[in-house]
Amino acid sequence: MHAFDVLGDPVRRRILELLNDGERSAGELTAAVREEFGISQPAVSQHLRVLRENGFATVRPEGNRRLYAVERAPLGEAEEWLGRFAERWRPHLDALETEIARGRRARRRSGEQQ
Amino acid sequence: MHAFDVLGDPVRRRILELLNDGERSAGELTAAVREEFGISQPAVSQHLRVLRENGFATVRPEGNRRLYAVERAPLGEAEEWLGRFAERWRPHLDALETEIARGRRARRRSGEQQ
DNA sequence: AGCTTATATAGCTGATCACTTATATAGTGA
DNA sequence: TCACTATATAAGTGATCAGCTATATAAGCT
Repeated sequence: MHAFDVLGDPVRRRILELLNDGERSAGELTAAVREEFGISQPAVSQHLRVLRENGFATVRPEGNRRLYAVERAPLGEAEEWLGRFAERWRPHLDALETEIARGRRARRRSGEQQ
Repeated sequence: MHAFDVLGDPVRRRILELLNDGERSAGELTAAVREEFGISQPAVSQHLRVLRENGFATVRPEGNRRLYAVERAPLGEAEEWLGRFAERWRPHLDALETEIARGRRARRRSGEQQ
C-alpha cells in the first residue's frame, strides 16, 4: 500500500495527528476518533492495523493496553515526493541556504559571537 | 476531495511528475501513461479532470490541444500537513529560520548592504 | 477459575471509484 | 461543408475498501 493511500483516509490522518503529540493507547485513540467520526471500535482498530502494517505506527504492549507511537520514516518519504515540487512553489527554501551562508559571512566579518 | 485522496492514485501521481518538467498536452500525457499503466485514453482524461477540479492542474487551450500545467498550491498544503511531523524527523529545518534571523541581525549591525 | 476490561479479527455489506466502450464536442485543413 | 485529429463526457461494471455486528484473544482482578 502506497504512503498516499494510507494518508488518503481522514480517520488515519487524525490518528497520526493525535500520535504526533506522543504515545496513545488504542483506547484513547478510539475514544477521540469515535467522538469525531462516529465510527465503531473495530473500525478504529482496523485503521490502526493499516497504520501498523504500512509502517506508519508502532505498538508496544503495556499491561492490558497497547500503546501506539507514530513512525516518521514513511511520512518523510511522502514529504520527499512532494519536495520534488517544492523547489518551485517555495523558492525561498532554496534561498535559505544562501541566507545561511551570507549570515555566516556577515557574522565572521562583524565578529559577532553566539 | 482531500489532497491526499487525489494523490492516492498512482496514475495521478505520475501525471503530476510529468507536469513537473513543464507543460504537457493531454495527448502527450495520455501516451506516457498508457505506456506505463496500460489504460485507455478516457481513463487518463478522467484523471486529468480530477486534477483540474481539485486545483492540482490548470489547462490552457492551444489550437487543437489542451496544455496542462501543474498547480503547486494544493501540493503545498499537503506538504504543510506533513510538515507538522517534519519538525521531529528534520529538526534542522527549524534551525534554518533561526539562522536567517541571526544572519539579518548580523548584517544590520555590520552595515552590510544588498 | 471466573469476570471484566482492552483490543483485535472474522465475515458480511454498501458505497465509492477507476476502468471500459461508445459517443459527443471542438478545432484544423482540404 | 466534410473528414480528421484531439480531447472530453456518458453510462455501465467490477473491485476495493471502510464500515458494521459478532466474536476471539489476552491481561488484570477477585
